[in-house]
Amino acid sequence: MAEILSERKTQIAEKATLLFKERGYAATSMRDLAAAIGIEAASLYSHLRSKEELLQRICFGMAEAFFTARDQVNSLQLSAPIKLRLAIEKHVEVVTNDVNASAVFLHEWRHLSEPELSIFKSMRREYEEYLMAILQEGKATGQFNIPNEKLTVLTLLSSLNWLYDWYRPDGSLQPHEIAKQLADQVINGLITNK
Amino acid sequence: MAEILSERKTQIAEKATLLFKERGYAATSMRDLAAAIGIEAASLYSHLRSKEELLQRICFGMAEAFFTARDQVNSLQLSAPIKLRLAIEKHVEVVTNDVNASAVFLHEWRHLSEPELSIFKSMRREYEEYLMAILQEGKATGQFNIPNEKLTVLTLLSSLNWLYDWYRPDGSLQPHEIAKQLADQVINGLITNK
DNA sequence: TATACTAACTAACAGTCGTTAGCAAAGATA
DNA sequence: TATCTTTGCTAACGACTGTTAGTTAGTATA
Repeated sequence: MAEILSERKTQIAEKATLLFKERGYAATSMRDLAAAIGIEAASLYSHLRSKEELLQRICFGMAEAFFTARDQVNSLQLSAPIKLRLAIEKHVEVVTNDVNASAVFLHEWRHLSEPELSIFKSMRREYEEYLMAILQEGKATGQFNIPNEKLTVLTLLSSLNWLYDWYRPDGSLQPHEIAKQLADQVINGLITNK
Repeated sequence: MAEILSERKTQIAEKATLLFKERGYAATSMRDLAAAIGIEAASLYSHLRSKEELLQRICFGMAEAFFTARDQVNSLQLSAPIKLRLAIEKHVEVVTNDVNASAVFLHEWRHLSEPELSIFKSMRREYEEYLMAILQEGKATGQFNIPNEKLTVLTLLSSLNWLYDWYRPDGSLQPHEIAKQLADQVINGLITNK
């Protein structure tokens, strides 16, 4: 699926991700991007077909990473609490692995046009349902105390997603430690008897 | 502080808030806004000085609302757990009271220019510190079990802020019920002995 | 009735947008 | 050596941007 990119193509993709995160997709012009790299705007089109192609790569690249994480989690036979811990761990890994792309994935997807927009939205829903299923499983077995799993899954996802905003690769907390503390915080509020 | 707005001014402000939320500030043109109201773009300037003025009103209007909530909470002598519950309650009230403005407040503030941008950022920091102080108080008295209060305050805030994304005024959950369930979920994971 | 204010209009400004055409130099391949 | 591909350039396209100037009809005030 993922093709090998030339050095220049990689550089463009990374700079675009950074600028889209910092200024937003709509407020970043192709001239801004070109200047950040040190070439002319028109020269970008030797490497890509359109501005939106850049956004598509970022959004669907992240979606793919989240799906891979999900498949890894689902390939194992685990109890709901352990599975939730692993899901959090994997999710944190994906976000911290590229905070810039995570920010764009979270906030700029609405600038996709059809049919990509609809595809993207349904992928997001699918991922939500994967987490929801873990919560429901734990609820069914009596291991989780959840009055409203929709609310729980959404607050869980917001906590996980907001990571891009404050995680620093050179900070004191490693992704694994963040995942553990996040999981503790969520699960100790969920488990019936502790 | 808040001035009385004519009917037209109110209509412009509300439509702008909605469009800024749906399309983003940068991707919403003054012609879009004018068309949504049914007048010409130039006519907007009979009611406002610039496009950014609209964004400023939304961002600082919300900031003001959050500060009012904070002052109400801080005016009472309460234990940390009860104070946190009240802070959550008040925060949820502010967000649910205007989800469109909340969305713009959260995502579009970076399009403010200086000096408003710096002022805005410091106000956000101040509000974060208000919540942080509650958590630290509860930690100091041994009522809260918090390994890392920075992480806790940021996940709390993300859960609270993401509300704008899924709260529906005509939905089944009332703001008060949402606040209670959110608080239960957070606090039952925090209290040392329950 | 004369005056001033309000809120709309048309027309236009200078600048920016994404993108394309056409061209040139360099390197790889035959 | 001749040809093809890659990657950059300059110039320009039509559309769109926020905003201003100047005007007009209607309403409120003196």
